[in-house]
Amino acid sequence: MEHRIEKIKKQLHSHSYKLTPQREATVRVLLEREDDHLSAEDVYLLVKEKSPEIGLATVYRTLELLSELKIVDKINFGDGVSRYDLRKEGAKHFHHHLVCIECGSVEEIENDLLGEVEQIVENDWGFEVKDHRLTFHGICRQCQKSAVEEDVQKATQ
Amino acid sequence: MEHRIEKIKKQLHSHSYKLTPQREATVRVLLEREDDHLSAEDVYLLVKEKSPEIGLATVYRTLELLSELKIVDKINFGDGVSRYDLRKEGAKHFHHHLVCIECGSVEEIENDLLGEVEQIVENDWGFEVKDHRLTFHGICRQCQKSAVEEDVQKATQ
DNA sequence: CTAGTTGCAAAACGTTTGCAAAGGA
DNA sequence: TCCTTTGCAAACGTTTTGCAACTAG
Repeated sequence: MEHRIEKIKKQLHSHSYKLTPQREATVRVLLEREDDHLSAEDVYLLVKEKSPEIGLATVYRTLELLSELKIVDKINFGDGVSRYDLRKEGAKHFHHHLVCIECGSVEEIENDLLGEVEQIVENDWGFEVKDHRLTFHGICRQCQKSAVEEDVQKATQ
Repeated sequence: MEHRIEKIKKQLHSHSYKLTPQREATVRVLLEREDDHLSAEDVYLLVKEKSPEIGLATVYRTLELLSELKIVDKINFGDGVSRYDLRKEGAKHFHHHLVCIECGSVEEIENDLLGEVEQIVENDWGFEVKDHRLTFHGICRQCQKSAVEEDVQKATQ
């Protein structure tokens, strides 16, 4: 935790940005909720719990900054809000997401599924791949189970 | 062209929607600019050229409707606007995009690159895949060439 | 000290909605 | 006829910006 804050501090300094208390508080929230996909508003509310003086604009500016420095990834699942996701240490590529169209849950996949596919794109289309976004839309394990249970219930009524 | 309009007319009718002149004009723009990735505003301005009375809200409502009927795909490259893309005939899966981070151009890929990857997701994560979005960010062929030319120019100065 | 940063409020942006009028089936 | 659809303008929710005050390095 602390060493990741230190590292981010250095990254900021190397671009002559400062690690202000507001920025640190924001980063801490992102670290604590690393597995979630928080919107700016979500982050704002969580930061506000511990640092009530912070403004929403500052959170937006901090997230934008972290995004530029590639410390966080800004993602968009098409629901009208941007979400922010701390990059895992040493992750050279963006991870993938499984978005459930029933319950809206988002699961992360870390595996590099696209190595081969990227090669095809580079070779066949002459496109120099720098990053990718892959999202699957479908039905999560939990909702599949619920659907089966509902069917059983219906059948035994 | 005409037969695709007819087909869309039937799809609308089968859900008891009408093919109004405004909707037809919108669809015609999408057909004419099939390879582009137009925003609602883009579509609006293009439709307005031939049907100046149309309102922006109508374009939004039409695009939303076509999206529900899966006649168009609504996509989001993370720049704050939704883009709308006519589905190719018989395309069962969403196509992929190559977005150039230099010039902003968007190229489409039709190949089904993800069959194997989808199998992995279904088997290893128990996630029932319904659709996917795959976007590569990188440098297009044209911009790679430009970069090389600039280097040559610099070297021979 | 001073360039970078903040909070606030207002503005901007893309998108949606309420409503009365218009128009297709 | 009836019910869908339209254009307009106002409302909406998210994000950005201008500015004077403040502060980390």
